[in-house]
Amino acid sequence: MVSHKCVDEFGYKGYLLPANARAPRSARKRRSFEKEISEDDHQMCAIDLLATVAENVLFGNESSLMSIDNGIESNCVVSRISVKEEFPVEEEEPVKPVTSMSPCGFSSVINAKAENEADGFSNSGAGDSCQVGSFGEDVKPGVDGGEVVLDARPDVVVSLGSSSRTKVPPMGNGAMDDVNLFSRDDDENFSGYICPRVTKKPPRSVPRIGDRRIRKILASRHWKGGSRHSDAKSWRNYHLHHQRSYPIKKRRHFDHISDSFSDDYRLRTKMQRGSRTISSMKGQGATFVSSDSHVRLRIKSFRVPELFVEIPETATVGSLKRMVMEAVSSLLSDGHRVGLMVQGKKVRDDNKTLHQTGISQDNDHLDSLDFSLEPSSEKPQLLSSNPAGHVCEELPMCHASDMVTVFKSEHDSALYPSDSFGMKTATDDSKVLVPVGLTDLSPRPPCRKSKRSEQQQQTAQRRMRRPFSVAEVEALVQAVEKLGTGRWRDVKLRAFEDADHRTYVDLKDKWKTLVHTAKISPQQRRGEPVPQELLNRVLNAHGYWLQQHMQLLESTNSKLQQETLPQAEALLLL
DNA sequence: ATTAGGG
DNA sequence: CCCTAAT
Repeated sequence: MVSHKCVDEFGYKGYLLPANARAPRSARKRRSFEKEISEDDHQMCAIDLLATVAENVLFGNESSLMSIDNGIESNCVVSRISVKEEFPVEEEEPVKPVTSMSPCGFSSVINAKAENEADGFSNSGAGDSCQVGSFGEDVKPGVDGGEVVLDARPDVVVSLGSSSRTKVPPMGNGAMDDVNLFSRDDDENFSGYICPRVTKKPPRSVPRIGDRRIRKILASRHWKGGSRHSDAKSWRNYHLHHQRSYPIKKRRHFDHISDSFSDDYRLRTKMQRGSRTISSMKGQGATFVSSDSHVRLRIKSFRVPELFVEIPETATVGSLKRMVMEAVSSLLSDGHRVGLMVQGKKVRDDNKTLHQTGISQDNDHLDSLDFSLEPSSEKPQLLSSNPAGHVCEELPMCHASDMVTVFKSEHDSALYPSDSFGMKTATDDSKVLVPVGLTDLSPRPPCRKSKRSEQQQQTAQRRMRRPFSVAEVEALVQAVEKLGTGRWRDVKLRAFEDADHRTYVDLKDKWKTLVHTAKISPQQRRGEPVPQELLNRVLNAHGYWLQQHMQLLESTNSKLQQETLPQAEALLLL
């Protein structure tokens, strides 16, 4: 039964009972208030995973802008590799005048990766071409200068089945059923970089991922779950978690989602004195004057976040590899753009030449550049009320000259709750396996029936977490004060009309947690603190409306009795 | 489609 | 947040 306590504790001043106020649904068993999402402060120990975004395609086709000096096979996806960017000295077609780093540099590389994923990843039946375990070590010690570390933060957990009873099918049959891949970076940890869709996307042929129609199908409890989940639903879980963990996972068929990949990747690089070409641009006009001097950059490695792998002993090595592969390939898939910082300043103008930007072989003090991978789809924005949010711009970037700083900034960032990330050496981080080429064994539904729905299931994902701001809470409280609880649709219309990402269910849920928050001690609260004043109003309103509902219930009850009693008497008389 | 509540 | 039951 509903407790009357609150009624006694709070006054009703200022509240008006709308004529249409509804009585609470029959007294459902009311459990203790929802437990605040309690995510441990999972640590995010990044592991150095040498990523081979290799692919000839990626690193330059004919012109081969970059060369992978690790001798990586093209079909390798992950492995510590070193990529060296070199500008041909006397090649045919000097790769266009190199005017901008982003367009013809890493950016294209990374994006190209997605385009060739099919070829590069699934085509690698000869997975052995990619050696595992080479990461962590400098492949080419001799090469000094530019080193770039791609550092991805998402804390991913790969869980392959688990329970002892689960029997993992022999590898090679593609029946990877018991797989879980989820992110430990659940809930709280995404807070800083939520990126609600700002601009409406053009009509899409497929329901957007945020669509409840799709999400509905998905299980929920597994998001936070760990290895304990296994068995039959594992396949689905895998995909769920997978999607969750990697919002950037390629969604070629389903358009992008507003979710941004909150975790950025970083690139550390060092400028290297380049070789001067024999004015290959000669005669092409003054425009290219600055292009005859080349800058060499070398991507030493890509850092990938730690991958936790939990897998039953009975699972096959192949299945394990596959999982890691999936995770990594997703990371590298797409949805990112490259950011560039020169001497601490972000370079936004893609049309500037390197020289104009200060990236010059003659610039001695410019010994480092900062690259970052950022969500490319949208301008991040914290709230609808903060249209000008430029979270992206604030993404911490790594600086080649100061690893400590790098780690520190990461450490300090709310984005990275981990307290140990980055402190590990590359070698330490390398404990995670490096998958071999992706064969045709990617996890599949036990039986494919309705391709369509299944496709949707695969791409559907949990909505990103979007903590309510104080302003939003304020609006919510005000609306509830006015409208009461139980009229969430009205609340939505009244106070969150323009906040597409706030459904009335969200508001209802938020109110629920607000009430809970208000009842617990400040020490137990988490997240952005809500002003006590607001919480007081929450309790007040909650108490008031609860009381109203109670009264309404009683009145209806008495009415019922008045109607029922006579009938009962009449029945007795018969 | 909404609402209430449990997970 | 998600999901379901009940409206």
